[in-house]
Amino acid sequence: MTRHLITSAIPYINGIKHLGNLVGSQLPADLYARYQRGRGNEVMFLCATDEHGTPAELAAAKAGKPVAEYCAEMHEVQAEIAKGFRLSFDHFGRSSSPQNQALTQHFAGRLAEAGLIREVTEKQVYSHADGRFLPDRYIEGTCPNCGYDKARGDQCENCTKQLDPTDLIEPRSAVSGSTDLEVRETKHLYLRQSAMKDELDAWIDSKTDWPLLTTSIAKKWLHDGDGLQDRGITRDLDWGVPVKRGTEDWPGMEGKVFYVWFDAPIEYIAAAQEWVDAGKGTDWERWWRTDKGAEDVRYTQFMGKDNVPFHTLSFPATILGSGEPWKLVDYIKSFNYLNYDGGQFSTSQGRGVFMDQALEILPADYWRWWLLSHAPESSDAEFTWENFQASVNKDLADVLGNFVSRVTKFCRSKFGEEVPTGGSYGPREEKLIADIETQLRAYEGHMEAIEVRKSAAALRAIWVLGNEYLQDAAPWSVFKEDPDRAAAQVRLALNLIPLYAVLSAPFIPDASATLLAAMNAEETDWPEDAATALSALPEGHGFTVPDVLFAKIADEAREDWQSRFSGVRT
RNA sequence: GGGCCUGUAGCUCAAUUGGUUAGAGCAGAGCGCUCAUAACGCUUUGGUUGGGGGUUCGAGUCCCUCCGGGCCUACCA
Repeated sequence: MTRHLITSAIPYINGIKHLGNLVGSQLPADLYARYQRGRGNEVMFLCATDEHGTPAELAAAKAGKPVAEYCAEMHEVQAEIAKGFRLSFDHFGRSSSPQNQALTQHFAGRLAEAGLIREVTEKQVYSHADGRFLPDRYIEGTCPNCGYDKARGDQCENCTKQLDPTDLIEPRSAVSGSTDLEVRETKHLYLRQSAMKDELDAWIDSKTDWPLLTTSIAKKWLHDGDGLQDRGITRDLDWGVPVKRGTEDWPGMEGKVFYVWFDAPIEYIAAAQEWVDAGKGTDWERWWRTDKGAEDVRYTQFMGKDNVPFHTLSFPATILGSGEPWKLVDYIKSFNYLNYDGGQFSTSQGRGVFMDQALEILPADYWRWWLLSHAPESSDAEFTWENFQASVNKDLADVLGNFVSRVTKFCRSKFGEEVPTGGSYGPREEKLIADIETQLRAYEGHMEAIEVRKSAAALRAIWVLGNEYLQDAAPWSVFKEDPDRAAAQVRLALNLIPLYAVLSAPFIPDASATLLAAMNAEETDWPEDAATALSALPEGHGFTVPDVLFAKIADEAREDWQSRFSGVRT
């Protein structure tokens, strides 16, 4: 039995995430976690909210709440929505937890001892009216290059020129609009990633089976220009992990916090501690410390492509630089973006379908199936309502749902609500069993490789086998001449249902549970082989005809949603 | 500007990494079935693989060039 540590990129606390965020990390991570659990492997699936940083402070201020209170509330909101999508986290933590605070400070202390931290004095823009330092992009002004009057301090969105805040003409705070700004000197800590460049480079080189998207982004950062640059890991903010060197104060760093991208990945580890402290387990180190049982753990991370540099470089630099035996990631699965009807999903602009809205419209399984079967693996993908309606109706309602209906209802009308007795299998039945066996192995292969789209296609192909068999066997005709033979055919077809339920559970867990309950299935383990699995329901076994598994999406409903979600969320 | 990814049937995607005649699903057409959520099955029409040039016995795959789409570019996270 393999032990699988699985983490999803932690969603930022600032608001409810859209479907693009979901499909880029949490949902495929959940698919993989459910699959590995299904295979009987031990799984630790962790996620959390990423709570620090300037946007959280500003969102809280806008909501008129203290930032800690805002984050606590939003964490609960996100946790509830995650449950709604059946995201099966073993723990859904918070990067603001005391565990993460201590662990982040610990790592900083270890890195300092290893000589991998240096202090840098730099100039930052301070806003008197806001009472805070402003990140470059929170400063607006007129672009010196093109004259655009809403250029940001990091880049002009109009002419795309890279800028420094001091380049701006008539700079003002993007938060308050105040022009009472001042350039001040401030001291920050930098992680000396450049000193670890060769080590990281060799490590990335060794990962020949990683997605091209993952390694090409890592390579770009390693070799672009002067190579991997040191990264500032502290900020002049109030909300965050206070800068400390282990448990000691850090002279000169008073009032500063660690940069969110330093503490956020560390939360992956802290979440396991939170898991223990929440009473869900007793030993987190066997997942994270290679000297305490984690050397045989396989660690897989899921994320959108924007997160790749931090997971391939900064976080490994933190882990390796500590000199301690922490578990390093084995496989990084990264995703492209999901677009919405011709444009981008956008949290800040409120464009697209958000997780809470999606669940108000349809059950989680509909979304899970469409999103996973269209996961943006090789390139950006696009959500359209037409495609969503067509895919869901065809795959879930027609191919799977209708199969269950036709089998159970036919059985009920001819044999009653129990698995019919008598008859025996012939060549046609043996062929079906062999075909299922072949397709099952293909499905497993794609799931092991985390080929999400291919896995969905393979699963669908297994569903189709049931319809092909029924059409070919035609028990409704056979019944008239040879009821025993029809009984055997129906018995086999009925046995496909619990098998489908088990195999489909990673994609559509609710429908899977419904099917198992309707069939009174006791055997819910992953099938060892098709023949055994397809004899799980014995002759005379009672079942009930389930309600329509997936109602179809009508054209009127689709048109209604199409117009309802055409604007921006207010 | 630089780097990376991408362009294959009307639509969404494959193609064992250079190897027979480029394959699936959806949509379309025809036939069959009547158990079923007007569902299912079979057959079938669609492609000069964005354009052009090159390497090779052989190119969707490698090289050059042009065109389109996207992402990243280190202080948003």
